[in-house]
Amino acid sequence: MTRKPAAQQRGVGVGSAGAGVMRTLKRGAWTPEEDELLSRAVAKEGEGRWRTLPRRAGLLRCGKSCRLRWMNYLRPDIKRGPIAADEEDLILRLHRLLGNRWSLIAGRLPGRTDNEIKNYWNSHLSKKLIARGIDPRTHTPLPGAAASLHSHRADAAAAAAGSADKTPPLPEIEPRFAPPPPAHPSSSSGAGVGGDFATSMVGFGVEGFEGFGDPFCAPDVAARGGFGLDCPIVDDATFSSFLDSLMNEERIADYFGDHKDADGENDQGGAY
DNA sequence: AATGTTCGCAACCGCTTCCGG
DNA sequence: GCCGGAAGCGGTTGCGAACAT
Repeated sequence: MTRKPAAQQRGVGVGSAGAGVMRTLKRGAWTPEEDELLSRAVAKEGEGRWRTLPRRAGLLRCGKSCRLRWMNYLRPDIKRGPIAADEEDLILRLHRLLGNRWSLIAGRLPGRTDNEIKNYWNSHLSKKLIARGIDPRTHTPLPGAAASLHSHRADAAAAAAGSADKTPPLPEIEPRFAPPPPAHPSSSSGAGVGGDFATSMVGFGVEGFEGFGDPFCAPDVAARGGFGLDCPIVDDATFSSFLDSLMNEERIADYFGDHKDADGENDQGGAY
């Protein structure tokens, strides 16, 4: 789809950004001028101190908005354009492993942002899985597997309803492997994975991680707001090599049924 | 051509976690 | 250990373009 310039998206509203900052904080789509101001400010002072950055940059935006704009749009290393087949494949694998931990998934896809991956998942991949009779949340066969496609609004609503209490019901079919449940209700970041996750690794071709507890408690992960900090045992290299193995590990590929259709997409052998 | 619907994505919101005092 | 501010995350919404009728 031909996308309009971002600055033309969303109505540019001015106003209520909450008590205390209601004055004249601008909201809505960013203008090229604002982008320029923000880019210059970050180039000059670096990322961080988002709270005070907009004032120093001469922007009538809240720091949160500035940070989001920079992270999701202005950063020079952002890769734009369609998600490639191998990227999609990796997203599927990582989501199966990690669940909706978009920032963590994005961390394995250079140039892609968590927001982009989240959007892509919600608008493409989840529907693709549903169409194949797979529950996109658990990566297990849907009960009845009566794939029905509705608008993404309906999908979002259904997903929201399904996870409203943040304690999704156990799937009727015991999953061979399922993403770890959130450690905390509604916890978005830093949700610990813990023992269940470690257990899940067993039989997954990564038994070496068994006994590490949470295999992904690497400092860099924590630094990115990743998993819990209870067990910083596995270092960055180990964590990275494990995730890298997702793309190469034959056993994992077997597990996921890494057989491609003629169109390059995975067929449903195994799971996809 | 007009109208309605679907889609894609940027941005906002509320919450959690981190961190320094 | 406690508290408050800052940063980061995932869920959700709003809006215009594309598509269908």
